Order: sequence, then structure tokens, then C-alpha cells
Amino acid sequence: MEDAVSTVRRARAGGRTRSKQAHQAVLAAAGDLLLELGYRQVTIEGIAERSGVAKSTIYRWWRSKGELVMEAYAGATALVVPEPDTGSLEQDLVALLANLYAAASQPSCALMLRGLMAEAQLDPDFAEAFQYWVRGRREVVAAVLRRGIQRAELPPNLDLTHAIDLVFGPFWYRLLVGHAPLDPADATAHATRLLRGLRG
Amino acid sequence: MEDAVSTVRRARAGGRTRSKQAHQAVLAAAGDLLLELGYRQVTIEGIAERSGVAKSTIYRWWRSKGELVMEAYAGATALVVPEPDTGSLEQDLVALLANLYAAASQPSCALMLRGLMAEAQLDPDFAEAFQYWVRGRREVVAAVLRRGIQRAELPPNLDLTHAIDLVFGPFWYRLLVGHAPLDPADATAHATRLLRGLRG
Amino acid sequence: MEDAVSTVRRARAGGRTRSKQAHQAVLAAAGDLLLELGYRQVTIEGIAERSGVAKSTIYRWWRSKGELVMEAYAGATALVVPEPDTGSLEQDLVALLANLYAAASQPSCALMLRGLMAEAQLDPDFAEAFQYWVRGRREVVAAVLRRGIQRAELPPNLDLTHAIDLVFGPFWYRLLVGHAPLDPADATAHATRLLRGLRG
Amino acid sequence: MEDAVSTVRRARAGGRTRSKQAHQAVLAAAGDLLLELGYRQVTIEGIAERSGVAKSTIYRWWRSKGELVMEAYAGATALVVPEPDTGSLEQDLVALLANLYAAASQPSCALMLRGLMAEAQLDPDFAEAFQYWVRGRREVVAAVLRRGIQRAELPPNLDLTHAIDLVFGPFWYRLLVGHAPLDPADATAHATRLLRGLRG
DNA sequence: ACATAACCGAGACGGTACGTCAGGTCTTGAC
DNA sequence: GTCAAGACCTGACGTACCGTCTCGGTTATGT
Repeated sequence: MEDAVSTVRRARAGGRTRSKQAHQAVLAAAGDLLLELGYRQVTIEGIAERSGVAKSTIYRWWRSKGELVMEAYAGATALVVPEPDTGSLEQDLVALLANLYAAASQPSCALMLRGLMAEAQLDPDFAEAFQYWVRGRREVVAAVLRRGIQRAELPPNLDLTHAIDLVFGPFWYRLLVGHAPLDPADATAHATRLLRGLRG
Repeated sequence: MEDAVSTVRRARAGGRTRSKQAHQAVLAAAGDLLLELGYRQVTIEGIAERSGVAKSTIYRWWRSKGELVMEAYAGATALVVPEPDTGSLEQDLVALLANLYAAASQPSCALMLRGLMAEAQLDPDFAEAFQYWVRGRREVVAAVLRRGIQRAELPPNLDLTHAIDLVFGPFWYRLLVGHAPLDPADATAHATRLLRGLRG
Repeated sequence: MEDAVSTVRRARAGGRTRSKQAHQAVLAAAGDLLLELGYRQVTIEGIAERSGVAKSTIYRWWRSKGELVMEAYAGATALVVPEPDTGSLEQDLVALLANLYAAASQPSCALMLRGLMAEAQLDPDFAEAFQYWVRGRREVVAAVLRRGIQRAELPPNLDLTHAIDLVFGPFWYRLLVGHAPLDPADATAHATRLLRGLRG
Repeated sequence: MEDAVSTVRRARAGGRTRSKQAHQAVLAAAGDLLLELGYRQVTIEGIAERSGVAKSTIYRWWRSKGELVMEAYAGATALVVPEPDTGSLEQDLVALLANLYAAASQPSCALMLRGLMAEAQLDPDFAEAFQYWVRGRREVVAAVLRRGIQRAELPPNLDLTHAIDLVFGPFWYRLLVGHAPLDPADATAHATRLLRGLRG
């Protein structure tokens, strides 16, 4: 993951190799500070100080705060939305949504997700990276839905894009607006209503 | 609307009256700059310069950029999502969503909405004002759905909160992530799928 | 004193009369704040708040902080340097200097004097008012010295201006630089050396 | 001189070296503006603009306007009052005072000195720096007087502090109050009267 | 083995905007 | 006509971070 985002930048031709230690320290410090302060209060300078890594070193490897935070978060979240495969579409969706809701119930995780979404609105460069990540999450759901189509649990002409929007949309909306809590218990209701809408 | 947000601050007891002119100039400048530059690039100093109003005067009436922008936007958007009442739940929803999608198709409007949502993630104070506004929008939909229940187009035990999330959630999600265009033509499909999900 | 500085400004022609109360409150507040905070920290706004008098009212009667402070201080200091007349030049000078040193030993008085001198350096308008006051003090010493000349204790061709500079100069210098304390006990030594210099 | 005031701040341990160019530009701009506008009208922002150096860089090296001006002036004035050594006390004093009066006759120099003295009254931190500088000037005079004592031109029990006050006091007093011009021709008279006072 | 080049720390630098403060002017309405 | 209240423009304040740029010093190759 790391490499995909920030390494493979120039062909090596001698010279000191990149310090894994500095790299880790930066990501760790970024993660810690995000949890402590929230996205906006986190600054590159703060991360530099906390991690003991020079500001210029950070700028060498990440172009912006958003990109850095993205990477700091990417590893952790890989586990969060594993692709379920229970044999039943409904159970798959329930599992998936339950996972999602559970993750977002952790305040730290919720804060990060909200900060990332905010940054994506404000920084076009970061938006691209963020969208790339989102597409990955969407693909997981797409796979589940495709299996549902194969099993004839869903109509073959289903508009996948819209369908996936119905999975993630209400979740993000509630996460971002905060008008109601994100209770993992709601995952089942969400999934049920969702399925009814998708089935012709 | 304006008054609800920033006036009624202290009862008049002598003193020069607040300049309507300055107030308007600030909101106008804020609106213009938002369209030109996008949320992040807009600064209080820029607004002050453009409007010819002193920075301190701006800070007297608005605590943050977000609050100001909120007010600048609130008036304009009041028209955008009027409550439809066609006699048919489906047509009401279609009208409502079509309006929503149409508004968001204007890049300027989309930019504003995204900026506001971002700010709400980053500034707790602003989040409150934003949520207040969002609740207003939600209430419009709630009224539509309640009429649907009265007409027995929807089950009486419908969870309104979840239902409204299904209306706004996919819309905002697509607006914020930008993985697919917000085509007003999709409003009908969205409404249809939605209704199927809501009807027991 | 007060009137000389700030009243007799416009011929009265009906209307509400000037509030003596406001006037006193301002001077009192100014005096208090000067002692509490020192010259620089005192602001017109602070005086307005403390005295309960409107800022605009203050500006109506005094053109600047310096002028106000000057007036606040003028009454009090009238007592400080009364003209001594003991019959002996030496004793007159000792009395005069002792008075001076004693006044400056009070921190509050020292602070005021230093603030006034500072303001005089920075504001030409105020400098004029300040110089007017200083000339009054100098005249007191001039009278003492003239009596000394009459009694033949001093040469008749004495340069009074230089002579008075020798009286006040070292005093102010020490007060302003603060390199050594202003001990009233030093007044005698100062007077003695002074006399020796003045006598041909 | 410069180093004593603002450099030798932290031992080099990596990091870009301080820009002599920026340093000089700031001092030059400060000097120019002082002459053009006078102490009070000079602002850090003005100096930043004139010098082309960022405000933050100025604040990095000087804590206040006074400190900066002090340094801007300190170098220039080092030459102004060199220690005279003519072999005769009287001639030494005359030379010294003539120098002093001549410097203060230049309006620019007078303005600076007055501004520095004012600032010293208003800012305790600056007062310390100013006093340090004053002590240096005093030490020059002390050396002259000590030679006078060695040559038995002055009594051995002379109170040096008071003596030096008599040298600088009347000078500063006249400079600050402005009741009479500072004519270099007066230096001789001043010195004469002074000596008479000091000699037992 | 040792030069080369990329790495890294420190931190100075020019910037931009921040949010605050006080100054001084003006307007309103009560007395 | 004076006064308290307080809105207003102005301008400077001192701070925080930004992203860039030297520095001096430290590794790992790769020849």
C-alpha cells in the first residue's frame, strides 16, 4: 500500500536508502495526533515534532497532509471492510454493513473518516487519492452484489452504481451530519430495506 | 433566516444601528468569492477586501468563515427545495429529488454544498449551525412522507429517520465522492427504488 | 488647570450642560488605571469602561491619552514642588530637591512622570502641553535662583537656563534611566555640588 | 555589537544559516524609516515591507520594535562618543560633551535618542537593553574621570555615579524637554561648570 | 575502498491568513 | 446640545503554519 502511494518515485542509482524508521515514525505520529486533536488541528509541523522527523523529510514523501493521513489510515482500514461470503446475499450485506457501522462507532475511526471526506472536498489532488480508495471499498460491495445476481437473488439488469450508493450513502450521510447515532444494530434494518429496494 | 442566525444578539439600548448595507455587502462578497475560488481559497480577509467592510466588523457578526458562508447560502437555498405537494407520494418524491439533483448539477451550488459539509466535519461550532439547517431540509421530506402514511401509501410504523436517510444519503454520497455524475434524470430511478424499499 | 486645558472650547448656546460628574469620573478612572497598569497599558477604551463614560465623550474633551493623563496628573503635582523660601539659597535648593526626590520615590509618581516624558517624545501635540507644564516647574526654580542673585549668593551674570538644567537634569536622567535609586538623602549632595558649580 | 544583542542565540546544530542579507536589510530599513517618520510611526510591518524581509523573520530575531531600533542605532553611535584622552581632564570633558552635543544637533540622531528613551519608559524588557547601552556610555565617562583622579585633578573620594549624572543629566534633560536648543557651543560652558562642581 | 548521490536533521526564510486590539469617527435615541 | 451606547473603518499587532530552501552530516550502494 505504502509503495503504491509514495515510493517508486525515482529509479535508484546509489545513495542512502529511505529510512523505514522515519517513515514509520511519521505515520505513527500522524495517527496519534489525529486521534488526539482531530483532522484540522493536525499540522505537518506537529507531526514532524512528534515524530522527530524533519519537516523536509515529510514533504519529500507526501505532498500534503491529506495524502499522509490517507496512508496512515489506509493500513488500519484494510481489515475493516473485508469481503464477506456467506452464501446468502442478505447475510453478506448484513455482515458488511455491521462491520461498517461497528468501525464508525469507534470515535477515533469516525473522526478520521470525516476528516478524510472533508479534505477530499477541499483539495482536488487529495480528492483523487480518496476516490481511488473509495472505489476499492465499492468494489468489495460490487463483488457481493454480483454474486447475488449470479444466484438470482437480484435482477440481472441491476444498476450496480446506484445499488452501491444505497449501501454507502445513508451510512456516510449519517456519519457526516451526525443527526442520529450510528448504531451497529441498525445495520440489519438498513440491509433489509436496501434489499427490498434492489429486488425488482 | 438571517435573523435566526446572526441578529437578535443584544437588545437595542442606544448605539448606532447595524448597517444593513455592510451586512449585505459581506454576504454578497462571500457568495461571489465562493463561486470564484471554492470554499478553501475563500478567506475572511478576502471577503473584507472585496466587500469594503472591515475585518473587525465581519468578526463582530460571524464567528467563523463557515457561519458566514452558511448564512450567505441559506437564503438562496431556501427556494431550491420547496416542499412539493402533488397528491401522490411518488410524484412528490420525484419532484423533490429532481429539484435536489438539479441544484447540485450547478457546479457553483455543488461547490458550496461540499464546502459546507467539509467545514461541518472540521469545526464543531459550525457543525451545529449546519445540522440545524440540515434538520430543516429533513423536515420538508418528513412532511411529504407523513402525508404518504396518511394516504396509506406507506406503512404507519415507518422509521422516518431511516427513511429520510435513504432520500438524502445517496445524493450526498455521490455529491461528495464524485464517483458518478449527479444527473437529474437519475432522480426518478432513485425515487422508485426508494419507494420500493420503504413500502413494507 | 482643568479649565485652561480643556474647557472654554465653544461658547455655550443652550442645551444640556456638561456633566461635571462624567468629567471627574474620567479623571479618576485615568488616575487609577495609570497606577494599576502604567502608562502604556492604559487605553482610552479602558478609561471609558472603568469610568462608565462613553468613548465619544472622552474624545470630545481631550484630544489624546497624553492630554488626559496630563490633566489627571496636573492637580496632584501642584503640591509636590511648592516654592521654598527659607532665606538661604542652599536651604531653598535642598528643600526643593528633597521634595522632588521624595515625590519620585513613590513608585506611582515615578511611573507617571516617566510615562509623561515618554509621551512627550512620541507625540508633538502632547509635547507642547508637557513643555508648558515643565516651564512652570522651571519658573519656580528660577525664582529661587533670582533671590540668590539678589542676596549675592550667586554671580549676577548667571545663565539661568543652564543653571536650572543642572537642577532638573540629573534628577530626570536618573529617574528615566534607572541606573541608580533616587534616594531623597542624595538631595543634599546634589544641591551642594550644584551650588559649587554655579558660584563663580 | 550586533552579536551581543541578537546573535549567539543558539549554537549552530544544522539548519540553514542566518541570512546576513536579511539582517542588514532590516536594520537599514529600520534606520531609514526612523529618520523619515520618527519612532512612533515606525511599525514592524513597515520595516518588513521596506526591507523585503518577512515579518516572521523579523520577529524571529527581535522581540520588539525597541530592541530592533536599539540595534539599528547601536552600531552607528559607537563611533559617536569615542573616549577622548588628551591628557587634560578639562579638555577630555569638553571633547566628550562637544561630541555629544554635536550628535544631538543632528535632528535624525536626536529623534532616535528620544524615541529610545521613550520606549525604555514604556517597555521594561527594552529598558533593560537600553540601560545596558547607557551603562556602556557611562563607563566611557568614568574612565575619563578616573584618569582625572589619578592626575589629582579631582578629589580621590569623588562619587563617580553622581559625577556622571552631572555629565549626562543636563544633556538628556534638554534633549528630551526641548526647552532650549542643544548648541555644541554650550559644551564648554557645561564642562566648566561641571568641573567646578566636582572639584572639592 | 571509497566516491557518489540520495538521505536526513535542523532550522531560516518569504509568505498568507489568522483573530485581536485600540484608535478615532459616526449615528441613534434618551435626557 | 450633551451624553451613553455602540457600530463602523482603519491599521497594526504578534502568532501559526505553510511549503521552500540551504546547510552539515550520514549511510548505502556500485564500480
